[in-house]
Amino acid sequence: MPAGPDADDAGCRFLHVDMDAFFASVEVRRRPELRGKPVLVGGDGNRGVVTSATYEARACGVHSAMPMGRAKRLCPHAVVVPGDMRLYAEVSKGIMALFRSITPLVEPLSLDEAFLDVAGARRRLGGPWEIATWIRARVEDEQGITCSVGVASTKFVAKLASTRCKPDGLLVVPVDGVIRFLHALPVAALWGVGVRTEEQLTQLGLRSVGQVANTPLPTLQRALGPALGAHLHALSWGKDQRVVVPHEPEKSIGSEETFSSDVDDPAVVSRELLRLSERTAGRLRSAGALSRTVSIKVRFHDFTTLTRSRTLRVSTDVGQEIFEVASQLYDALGLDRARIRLVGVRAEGLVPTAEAPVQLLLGAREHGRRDAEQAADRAARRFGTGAVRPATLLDPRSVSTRPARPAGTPEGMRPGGNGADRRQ
DNA sequence: TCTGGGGTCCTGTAACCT
DNA sequence: TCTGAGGTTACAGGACCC
Repeated sequence: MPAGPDADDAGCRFLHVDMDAFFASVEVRRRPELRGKPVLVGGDGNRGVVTSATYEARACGVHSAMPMGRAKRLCPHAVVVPGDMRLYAEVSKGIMALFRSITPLVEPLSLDEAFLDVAGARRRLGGPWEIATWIRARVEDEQGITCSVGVASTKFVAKLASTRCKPDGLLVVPVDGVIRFLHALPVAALWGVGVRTEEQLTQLGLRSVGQVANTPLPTLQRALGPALGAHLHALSWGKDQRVVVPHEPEKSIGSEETFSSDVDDPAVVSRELLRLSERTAGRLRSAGALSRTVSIKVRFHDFTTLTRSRTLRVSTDVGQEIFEVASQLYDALGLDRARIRLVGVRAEGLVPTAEAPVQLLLGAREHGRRDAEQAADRAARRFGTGAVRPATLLDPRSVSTRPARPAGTPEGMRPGGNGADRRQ
């Protein structure tokens, strides 16, 4: 597949730009002595996983989402670095701003990747190949990290192309080369095929995208369900009508936390639910959204997971209200000293605060919990996260001595912190 | 080997309404 | 009044993505 200036990029309006080993590359940039070494970013506790690894570490067989313990066994000389989401978000902001200087049609998928529709930029900046080359040079100059770019006539193929040319690569898939490119790939390359679906396809004897393409649609739909079957069949023929959507509103906001060891004390679980409810509500308020449905997640020691949800009569962004529902949902499970590994709280059915109907309650106080929590938000912005919080969440040992976390530092991500103060 | 945390989407079931 | 069909919504679980 040609990738040079002679690549046929006519009709290739979509770019998928993906940073190479993003978190790890940012850490190497911050600490140049790590260059050329295997670096793992992620929680170093007994239950941490790798969130990013340099290519030197990947050479040992390490990949992201791998348990940190296993990664360290595979790569004993690797340097382990805790994540710093605030820094990554900052770098990401700069990169997305660079993309938006090319076209307003930028759709970020996460901190480290985005789709761009460059059809409108051709006259000003040249063809897709030229734009992709320019982006790669600018990202390296400005941010000191490398990225890979896929160029194609659909979003899906552009994404596959960037994956195939990693790291530090550029790949153009011309319109008339799409089928040849796709059909040679393994089924797992298809968007929507994970471990389970790959197993199901293997049972049907389907290992390549070409084989999926040549399987009758009804056969795929019987095996995988109507939606997934149709989706994979379309993708296998390069059919993808999706356009670049610059801003998709969030549909849910939530928080979850794995305990450092399993918990069977209801009081500890309740305190955690309160903390997660407060955190979720704070994020709702800063997003300017109210939630109509509250859901909780409970994962037991054997990894079985339950979810429960309830739809409210009136949408909310108040931590205490979310906590009350979360507690009721948890109590209704009727658990008797079950060994719990993780709890989570999620706010779903989001509506913009400005568009939500106001429920007037007879006898409601003029200044309610919402006002109190908004005041706490203002205090947090001024004095740091955690400056004001429910008394239940205060660690008695730290009431007078523990300094508040600096504003903006994500919990569990502060340098040197291990979250032990709120864990079992 | 032993599995984080943030999400989205799909499916099946049940309840409810017309 | 009863019954069934069909649509909508709520809920639970699972798969997947980064």
